[in-house]
Amino acid sequence: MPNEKRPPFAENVTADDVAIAAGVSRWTVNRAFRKDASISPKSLQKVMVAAERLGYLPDLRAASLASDRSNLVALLIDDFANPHKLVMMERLTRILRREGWDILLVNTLNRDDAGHALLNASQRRVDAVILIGIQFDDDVLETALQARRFRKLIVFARSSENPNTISIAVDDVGAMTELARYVHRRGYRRPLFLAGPQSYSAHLLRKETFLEYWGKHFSFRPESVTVPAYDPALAGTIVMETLSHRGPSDLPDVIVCENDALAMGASDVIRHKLGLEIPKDIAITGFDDVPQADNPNYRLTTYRQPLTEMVEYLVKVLADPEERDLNRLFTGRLIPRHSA
Amino acid sequence: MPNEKRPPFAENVTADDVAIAAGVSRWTVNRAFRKDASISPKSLQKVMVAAERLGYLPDLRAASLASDRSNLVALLIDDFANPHKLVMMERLTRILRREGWDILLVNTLNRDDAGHALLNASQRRVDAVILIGIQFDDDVLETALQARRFRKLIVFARSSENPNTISIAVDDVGAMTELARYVHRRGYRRPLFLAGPQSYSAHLLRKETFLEYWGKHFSFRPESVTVPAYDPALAGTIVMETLSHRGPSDLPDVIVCENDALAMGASDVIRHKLGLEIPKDIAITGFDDVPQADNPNYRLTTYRQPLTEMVEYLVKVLADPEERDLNRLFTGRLIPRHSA
DNA sequence: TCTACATTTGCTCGCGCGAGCAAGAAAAAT
DNA sequence: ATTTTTCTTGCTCGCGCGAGCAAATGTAGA
Repeated sequence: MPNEKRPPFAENVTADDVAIAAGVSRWTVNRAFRKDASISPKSLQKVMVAAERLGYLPDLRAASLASDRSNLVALLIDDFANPHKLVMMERLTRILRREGWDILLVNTLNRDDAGHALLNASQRRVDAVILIGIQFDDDVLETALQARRFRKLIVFARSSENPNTISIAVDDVGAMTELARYVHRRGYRRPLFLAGPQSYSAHLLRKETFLEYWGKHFSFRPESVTVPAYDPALAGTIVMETLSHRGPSDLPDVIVCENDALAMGASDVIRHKLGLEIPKDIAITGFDDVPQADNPNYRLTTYRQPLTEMVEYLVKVLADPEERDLNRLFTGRLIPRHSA
Repeated sequence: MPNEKRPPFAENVTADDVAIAAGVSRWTVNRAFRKDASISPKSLQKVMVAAERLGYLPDLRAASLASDRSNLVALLIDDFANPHKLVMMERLTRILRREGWDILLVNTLNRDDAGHALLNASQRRVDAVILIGIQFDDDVLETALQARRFRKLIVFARSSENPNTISIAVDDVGAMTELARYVHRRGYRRPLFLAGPQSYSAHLLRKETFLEYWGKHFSFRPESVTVPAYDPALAGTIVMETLSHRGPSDLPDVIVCENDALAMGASDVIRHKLGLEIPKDIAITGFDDVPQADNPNYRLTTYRQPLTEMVEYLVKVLADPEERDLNRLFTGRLIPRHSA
């Protein structure tokens, strides 16, 4: 072998180059980089030394093309105003990467765009699509499933009744029942439910659970208000519109919110615009336990989803070759803080 | 042509299938999906009709492999505690997608992991890598550039003096000078600078600019404190440690923060733990203008980076074939609010 | 109508790797 | 030592597409 001195990390080093340098065949080189392949320790060593020296790394596009597994998942997200998304992304990216999955991030602009986003992802032949968002109603899921170029469609952090999707979510009924019971026991009697956009039926789960609980125990259905986006500022505006013209006796004594984003928006206007005190004048509960919920401005009583556990389950789902029912609901934990 | 009735969106429809259905060659089919290719309107029409019927979409892995352009960029992010990241991601994902770029999202866990993350991305043969984070010091950039399997290394929202990277950032010196002048003119005289982790020299720019401005006008160098992460809670802790044992006359009259995340953390402890009023007792300024800066709890005087403009420039950089100096600094806008 | 030129189409070859098989080497059993 | 079994290696072929050229088709001018 001549004492060739090529620069380290030259452009476009291919398995053939490494094969020549290591004195083995091209296939042995590729095998060295696959953990399932059978290769002798000696060849592995030789290949790795040569690869290191030449700066070789397998081309995952080619590997994917040849094997029809991309180790890529698409992450479709549509709601960047909700701080909870940042938490979910952090958890997902960290754990999926640890397990060898790469993530294609797609910002789904709006409901009509969801289909395009899906097709977009399918052109990269992703192995799975993870949906985190609010605009993925049944129609969207249906078109998504028709363009089946990916094996799995996972709806994360939302329950879905579509039989062809895998839903990994918190048990909304259980969670909201726990919250309702908490609010009940703390002595609140005039609740207002603040709901998010109700684009499909699963979104109604928290609201319905709460209203039914209350109906059962007090034989009246509490008032509820809908915010057309999970946007704190917008939630504030809506709450303001709803409450600003009421006398003190007409005000709710607790606002139960579908999530923390809404709760924080409500909290802001209650304190700063209506000049009321939380929880003395009006109490507030949220859902998700975003980092800001613990902030001294909010001290939000909320419900924490077991995100890590859910993502750990997600990676199992991704690895699962079988076609069976993989839906799963998780139980989280009520986090009592100052706001209620 | 037989009246074959295959199900729409069958699995693995390839260009050959469409070619047969449309009565053209395989290459004409692929050409129909490339906007630069020359193809007659008639064939285009035929191909598109057949493709639509069969549910065909080109395989971007194969296209990438054959053309050596992936239309993929890797987005390396390391700091999910800062809400500004969410804003940047929203802007980047939206605009890049509009321009036909897909995004590989990589969570860079820590400084040592940055190299791995880079190699990870390079295995997908991304066309460019965008770095948004704090842990990308010169060493990391250097190793990144050695493993040059991507054409461009873009440091976004941070200036970088590395000659081989493209830096798209706000003009920190100009911005901080404007902020310093504002603080100066508003009559504050005992500033404290709250800095983030100083992993490499560009991070010192805002701090140094402020301290020098003050030194020039008042011939003393203001006090400064360092927070080891851009984490609001941690910033609060550090501010608390620094100020809690001081008498009123020893307190700063303004805290100038390197960014909003730090400013919000500082604001929280000043109001809720020290029981002081903002801006009466202590004023605060931030940097970035995150959505929460406008929140009634903060009303933060801050500096808004022209993010959209910066991302629009980024897409131009991505499309630019030339090898020339593409670094650019942008000028933002001071947003005066209540906090200072 | 014929030539000159532009546009469109088809084709060969290769991008870098993996599946799966056959040949070869090594280990275990007889 | 010989046979059997197991492990390792090399190989053919194909994944789906694009570069770039050659052939075919179309268009304009004389």
